Formats: sequence, C-alpha cells, structure tokens
Amino acid sequence: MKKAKEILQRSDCPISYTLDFFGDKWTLLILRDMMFDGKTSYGEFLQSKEKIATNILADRLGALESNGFVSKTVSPENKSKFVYTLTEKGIALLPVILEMTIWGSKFSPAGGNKELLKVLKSDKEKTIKDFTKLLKKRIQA
Amino acid sequence: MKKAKEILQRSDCPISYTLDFFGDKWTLLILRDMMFDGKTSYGEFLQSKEKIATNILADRLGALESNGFVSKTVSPENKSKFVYTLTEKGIALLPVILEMTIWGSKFSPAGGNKELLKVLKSDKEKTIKDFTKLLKKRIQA
DNA sequence: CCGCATCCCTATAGATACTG
DNA sequence: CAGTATCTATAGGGATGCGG
Repeated sequence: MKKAKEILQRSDCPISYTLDFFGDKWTLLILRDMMFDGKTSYGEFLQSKEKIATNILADRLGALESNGFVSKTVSPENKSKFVYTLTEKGIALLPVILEMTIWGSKFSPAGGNKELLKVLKSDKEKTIKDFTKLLKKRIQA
Repeated sequence: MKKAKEILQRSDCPISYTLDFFGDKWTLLILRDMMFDGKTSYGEFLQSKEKIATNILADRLGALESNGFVSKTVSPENKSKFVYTLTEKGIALLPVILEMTIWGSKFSPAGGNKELLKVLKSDKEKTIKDFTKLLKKRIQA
C-alpha cells in the first residue's frame, strides 16, 4: 500500500501551485525522458545521464501516478514489468518543459539542442501544438 | 564573505541545467514577485503569501545575485536598504514562468489568473514580447 | 541476472529565534 | 531592514533485498 503523498498547496497562486509539485530537480526530468526519448520503464529512467537514485525514482513515479500525470500498466510482453505512459495532464506540461529547454540552451555553458531551437524559433506555437498532438497519438496506440 | 554556491551541473541537457538552478520551490517565486508585483526589497519578498523563511530568502537572493539573475544595489532613499532588480538574464525566464502560470491556472483547484489567461490565449508570443519589453524598460529607469 | 523497492545514513532544505 | 544562528525535517545517495 502506497501513501499518495498529497500536494500541500502554499497559496492560490498558479505559479506557486506548479512549483508545489514540480519544484524539485527530478520530476520534470522523468517527464522529459517520456516525452523526448519515449522511455516507459523504470529501468530506462534509471539509465539517464543524471543518475537518479532508485528510491527517488520510485518516489517520483508514485507521485506522478497518484496525481494523474502518468499511468502505470502491466507490460503486455512481460507480466512482471510495468509500463509508464503520459496522461493528457502530463502532456500539458510540454510547453513548460520546452521553455526550460530554450532557456537552458541559451544560458548553459554546455550549449543546447540546436536543432530544436531552430524549429522552435521559426514557429514556436506550431511546434508545441504538433508535438502535443504526437504525444497524444502515442498514448492512444 | 559569502561563498558563491556554484551550480553543480548534472548533465549537458538544457532542461537538467535549468532544473539544477531553478529546481526548487522558492527561487522562481522570488522572480515572480519581481516581475508581476514589482517587488524590490527583502522585506517585500518576506511578505508574500507563501511565507518564505528568512534564511531561505537570504540564500536564494544570494544565489540569484551571484549567478547574475538579479543585481543588488543600495537604495538611493535609504542607505541601509537594498534594492534588488532583475537583470536581462533574469528577465529571460519570463516565458518559463508564464507557461507555469498557464499550466497552474488550468489545473490548480484554486483556479488562476483569468485576466492574464485571456490575454495570453489571444496572442501568447506578443504578450511575452511586450511584457519582456516592459521589464527591460523598468530596469533602465 | 533484471526490475523494482526499501533501508540507512548523510547532506541539504527549511522553520523559528535572535542579532548587527 | 536585512539578515545570521540554531535546530529539526526532509531529500537524496548508495547499498541491500527480494521476487521473477
């Protein structure tokens, strides 16, 4: 039995609310892996370059699931494996993540995703819309 | 003497880089107060409804300053008071914060800023551009 | 062995009281 | 006004466990 670790809302401010849940260093990285790399399993998340600890990963996946950002199902191929997929509520975070990508690409010493930046620059709104559509399609299959 | 608390970069990923610095529950709220409420002083930040602790505020202001997101100057009116203002690097985070506002407004039980949402919906890119211009003007005065 | 969870211990975040 | 000091709670790293 898992306790659902509810979100404690500090104020009515929408920014504050967003940070109440996503204001940590790991949660959005999991969503990134799902959105951009199509990852769906615990093991795949573990392999990301930032090296998330197993307990943190389990905790965040649980929180994401119990708050409706991802759904957890048993893998059809492997009964002892779980598949995590984005919900629409999770997909709705794409614009936030993309803006973070843009900002990070501009200011990180490591540079950023030049390809993505070029596409975004030409028509950001369209890119967001199209990518959202793609993600939604992916979860229907 | 203050240690500059450098950012430890977990990977080359721009999203990860953004989270390395802004992946906490308070830093962006300070920027929110500066952007949307025009706050400029320690005392004003303390009064926000989320009730930030004094040591956290001091810590975050120090980090924001030493990393070039805000600048700290002595108040012209009151020599024993400091004035914090956004830099261009800080202003560049506006799109991220606005997307968080949009997301939070959509999903927070408390609802959100309906006015802002309406404006953003009609032309998001223009709104961001105009507001950025306003913020830049503000720091030149 | 792999996928996932738990335990333990340290480091950091954060609340409250206090100070130059 | 603008912080520090001190103390406690929580996040997080690494090892370990356990079932297939």
